Amino acid sequence: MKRKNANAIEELKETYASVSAVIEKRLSEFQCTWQRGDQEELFVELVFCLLTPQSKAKSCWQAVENLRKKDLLLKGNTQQIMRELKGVRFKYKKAQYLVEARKVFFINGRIRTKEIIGKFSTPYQAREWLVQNVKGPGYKEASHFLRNIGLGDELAILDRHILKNLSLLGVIKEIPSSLSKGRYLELEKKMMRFASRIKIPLSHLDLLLWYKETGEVFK
DNA sequence: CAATGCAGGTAAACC
DNA sequence: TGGTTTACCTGCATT
Repeated sequence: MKRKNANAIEELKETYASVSAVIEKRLSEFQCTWQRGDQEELFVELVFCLLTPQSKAKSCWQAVENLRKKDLLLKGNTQQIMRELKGVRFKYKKAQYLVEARKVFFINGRIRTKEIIGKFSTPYQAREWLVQNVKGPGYKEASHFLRNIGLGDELAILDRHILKNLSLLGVIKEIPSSLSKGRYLELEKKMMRFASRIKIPLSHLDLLLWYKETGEVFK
């Protein structure tokens, strides 16, 4: 390992020492979402992840809160939903994804998010199912969703900031121009091995790098 | 005030 | 068949 990377890693560990408690707290909140098992709350997290691509996370969470207040998460058409997606990019498409996603999680007229996600024996299977069966999330957002409901300890969320930092840390040679399934899984393994080597859990590393980028620990 | 940068990518079209 | 390119589309901060 090259020295300039070694320095970057030392700095990262110092930052980790100062925010690990905050990270633990946030991750335990994610765990609670799954354990409490509120069907609608789990769906809310999926909606948030459907909205986030190329958009500001804060705007997306605000949009989710607006939808919840107006009771438009489980009912309402794309036009009604779109009106609540202020500041969310590609809002028409995403409103459609939301309406489509409902159908997938309804059994006999009730949302069964927990049963559907819970029937998989590994988070990898759950992620694969999400990518194949829900229009909207790819591997990145499916991982994001599973992490946010407390099932993402073994999943990497490879967004532009994480990839940039993995490149900076020498974990990957360059930021790929596109992420096929094979490449995503390959880079996920690399991030996992790196996390193991520097003795920071994968899920902690994700939030740590986000803290480094934004100065806070959000979602 | 115009131009530019930037927000946690993905589905579909295209070779 | 699989990799790459394009469409999706907006608002706010900065220069």
